[in-house]
Amino acid sequence: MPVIYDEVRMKNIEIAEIFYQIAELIEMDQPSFRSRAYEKAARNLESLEEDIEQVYKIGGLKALEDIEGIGKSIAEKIEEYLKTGQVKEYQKMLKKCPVDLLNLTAVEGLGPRKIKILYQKLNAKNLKDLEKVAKQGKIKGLEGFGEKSQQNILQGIEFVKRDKGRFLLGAILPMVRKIIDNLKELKEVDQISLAGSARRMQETIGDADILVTSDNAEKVMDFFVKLSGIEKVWAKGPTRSSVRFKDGFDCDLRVIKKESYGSALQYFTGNKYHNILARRIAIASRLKLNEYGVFEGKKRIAGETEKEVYQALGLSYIEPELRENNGEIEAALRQAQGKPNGLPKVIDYGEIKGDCHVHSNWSDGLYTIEQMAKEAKKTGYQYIVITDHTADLKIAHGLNEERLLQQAEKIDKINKKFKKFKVLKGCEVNIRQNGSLDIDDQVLAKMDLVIASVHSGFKISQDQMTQRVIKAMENPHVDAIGHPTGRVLLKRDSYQIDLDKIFAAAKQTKTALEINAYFDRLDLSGKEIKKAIEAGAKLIIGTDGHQLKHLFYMELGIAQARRGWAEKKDILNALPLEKFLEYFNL
DNA sequence: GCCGTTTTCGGCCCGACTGTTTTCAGTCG
Repeated sequence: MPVIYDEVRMKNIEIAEIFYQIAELIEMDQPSFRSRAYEKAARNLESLEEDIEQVYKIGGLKALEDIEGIGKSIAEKIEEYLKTGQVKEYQKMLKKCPVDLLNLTAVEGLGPRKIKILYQKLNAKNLKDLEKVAKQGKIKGLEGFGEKSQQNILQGIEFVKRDKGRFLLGAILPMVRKIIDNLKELKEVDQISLAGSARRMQETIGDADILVTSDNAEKVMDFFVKLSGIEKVWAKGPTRSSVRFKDGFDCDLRVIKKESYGSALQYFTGNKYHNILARRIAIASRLKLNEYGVFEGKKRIAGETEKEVYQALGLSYIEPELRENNGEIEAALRQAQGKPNGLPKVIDYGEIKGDCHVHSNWSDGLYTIEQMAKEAKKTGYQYIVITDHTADLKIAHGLNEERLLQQAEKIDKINKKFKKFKVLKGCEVNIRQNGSLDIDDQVLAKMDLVIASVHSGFKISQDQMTQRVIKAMENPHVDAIGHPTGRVLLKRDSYQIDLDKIFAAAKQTKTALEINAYFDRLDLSGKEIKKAIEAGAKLIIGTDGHQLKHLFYMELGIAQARRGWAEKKDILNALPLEKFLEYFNL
């Protein structure tokens, strides 16, 4: 999992990490439900919105115990960590088996039991030790290990060292779709679908899952493991095969029977916690849910489609992007029972009418305004907003007032060439440290849409950053805030900013917040989008496209909006041109 | 270790694959 550290909730992450490790350490000795309890507590701490330190400060031990999955014993360990910076019992366990669990468990095929044996017999404490004993041939011959295990460990170490195991959705999706197209050519493949985190359109994914129905699984698997670009076949069987591609990502293929397609798709789409909850609901109704169907005793009562699976559990259908155990099951239950507060009718992939954030070669884009506009029109949009960088962003050839006005004239000319399509005048101004903008108000007033973004001075306090952005929002010419948290996936964390205050200011100043669809930004995140909407803010989706093919990142932005439970009404550029202009008083 | 419309004890999601065994433990998703 990509741990995107959040300094405000740093203690939550630190303590969660310790609990995850305690869970592994317990498993080393004696697999038991005790370890699951720690795992669950860790998970809940990670996803807890509040800062655990604050929770404790305000409510003490009692408040800790009110958190789901945290009882007396675990609450005391949290208290101990907050007071002393360590957990004695964890230190004691670690002393007994002082290994680098984090990196060792990252090696494919190594779990707590095997790690323990490797430590006890060969004193392998970390990847370096492990690599050494594997190369010396000391692993084969250990109880439970053979030649194959030793080879796999060596290979696993290489993979761990090469990448940290996460990939950007925008980078993987095209490749997985190609794999699916390849498989479709096989006549033995009947139905086929993407599953897993890629189907949920998670921002980053660890591997790709594909699901197929076929009467000839063997043939499908034979074909799959021989696809070009495969570097390693992890496993090959009649129902599941797993491979690694040279680009470094793993792909799993599952073959199931037609009657189980829906339940398998549901199962393999996840996420894990959504599924656990779904299974609990099944159990409560005296049913059993697994990848083969929904069963009443031995009788299958659903399984062919996902819809009927959810229906059999008494739930409305839940879109894959929503399956995060983030309240969607409860909402689906209410909806199925005709109660209020059901599932949102999330925005559809075809409902965006224009791209709100596009660069041209006037600043750091690769193509002319006209080229970008033509491509956008081809994809079916009614408009785009050209939002080139402005003065302060020298590295991107930012436009000053004079050049912006020249560009506006140019856009007027270009618009005469288009029918049923409009290029709107905009810019992406920089929010300076003090909250002022790098373009004069008189010129901003002539723009159709002004996006204000933070592009420098990230390392200021949360208060300063929040005030800085709010000041920009209070400028009557600013229509939207670009990539509001500034994060770059797998590279850079968000800057410190109080989003609750930003969301409130967005509502008050009628400033839209951007869902930046660029594949390594996807900023805001799904969770943040949900909160923004709840706070009454409006959103726009922009690709931040710097070249033609970037315009297709819109799909990722829409996915992000869906993950944030956004409906069409929440997204301003789902409005047709006329209504969009009306909204911004143009 | 946690939890409670099965409520203070007994259950906690569950099946496939690998590598090692010779009936299964460990790992993964």
